[in-house]
Amino acid sequence: MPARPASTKATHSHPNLREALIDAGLTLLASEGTAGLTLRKCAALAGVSHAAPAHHFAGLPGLLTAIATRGFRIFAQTMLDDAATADTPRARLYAICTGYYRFAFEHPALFDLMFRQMCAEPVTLDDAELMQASDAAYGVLAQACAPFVQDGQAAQTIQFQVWSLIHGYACLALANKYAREEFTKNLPALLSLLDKLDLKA
Amino acid sequence: MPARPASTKATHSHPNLREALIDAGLTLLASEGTAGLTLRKCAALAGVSHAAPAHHFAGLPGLLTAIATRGFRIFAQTMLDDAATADTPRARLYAICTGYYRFAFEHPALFDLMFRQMCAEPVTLDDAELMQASDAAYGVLAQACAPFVQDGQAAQTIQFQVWSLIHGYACLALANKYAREEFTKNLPALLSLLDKLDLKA
DNA sequence: TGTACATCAGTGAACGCGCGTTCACTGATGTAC
DNA sequence: TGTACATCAGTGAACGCGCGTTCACTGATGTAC
Repeated sequence: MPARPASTKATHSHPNLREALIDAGLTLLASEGTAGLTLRKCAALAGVSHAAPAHHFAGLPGLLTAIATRGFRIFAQTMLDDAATADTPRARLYAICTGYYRFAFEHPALFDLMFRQMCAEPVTLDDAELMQASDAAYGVLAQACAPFVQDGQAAQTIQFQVWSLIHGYACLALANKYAREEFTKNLPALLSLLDKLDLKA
Repeated sequence: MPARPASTKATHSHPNLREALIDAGLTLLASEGTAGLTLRKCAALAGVSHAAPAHHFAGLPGLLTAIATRGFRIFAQTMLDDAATADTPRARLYAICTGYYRFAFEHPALFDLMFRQMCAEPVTLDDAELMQASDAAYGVLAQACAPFVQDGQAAQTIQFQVWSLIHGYACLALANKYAREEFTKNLPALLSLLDKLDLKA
């Protein structure tokens, strides 16, 4: 029994406008970059009036926060996907880093939004959902580092070494937009530094 | 013979307005962040009308390019300053990285501007002066890496490993603005990864 | 030494733009009876 | 099964804002004669 006959004229209420606005935001980020992401454009792309988003988000920061949250979930999944077939701790660490880079490469503006609460902070930093999604993504990386933590060594040290290495490479690749292919090609050379990490005995 | 008596009423022309506008831009970046940097505010801070910058820069991108260029010069000098007293190749490499981090920490919004030609590109990428200043800064880092390049190994590999490591750490520190002190404290732990690089025989 | 003139950096008023936000409204939906 | 009503997501017009840019202007400077 179809709950809503297809012939019925479009309902006034939008089905799940909140998610549709986030989708629109992701599309805008991909097509126009960070500067092209505004409440009005998201509303237009979702097919609603420009005042509609106010009913779902606390202004632009609220929308950006929701988009960043979604971004971190995609990010974690991208790393997990690449690591799915890895059968050794070292292969897994490589795969996680490859996924990290791949995400940045495939979603440059989203990556930028997620990590540039830097100076300007358009995103609500203490949002619970955002923190949870961000922590989960970090957990994926941390877990891949675990087998390389030596007895008596702080786990955070290796996590930050690996994280900084791949994050920096991704940032530099995005900053040099005309040399990105070169960066992609040289990713294995970069990661060869990880060969110097010893597996825990 | 003083060319311009001090008692003379202020001249119509501003002495070196171009540099004054760049100075104003640096001040604005430091006080208000990237979003606070506009032509109008720079002009106001330099004490001229908001239409004045048009005589010195090709619009906002031109001003941003000039500011980024100045930024890369300060950046290179910061690294050189920290490395001045290093007396071994390894100490020098550490010092260059420390200077790299220190610059990012002391000029977060400027660092952001310099490296985020990323997705949005407010800066003129092919400006000759900018390229020269940027290349010079990279040269400082590359030179510090040189003693660690093994025979038959591409110099670029180690350069990118070191560059990515410290750049990523700096970016992450800036992105987590409420944990920056923690990042600063843990910088030596991060750099301990460089101990695994062997000096060229 | 003086006069006329060209140059050009800086002025200030005005323009159009897209932005986020506000607000009275409308109309579809769900619920109480 | 019907009717009345409350709710509330989305509307669309209007607002003020700061932005970059344009443009006729002004007035100090330097130069030609």
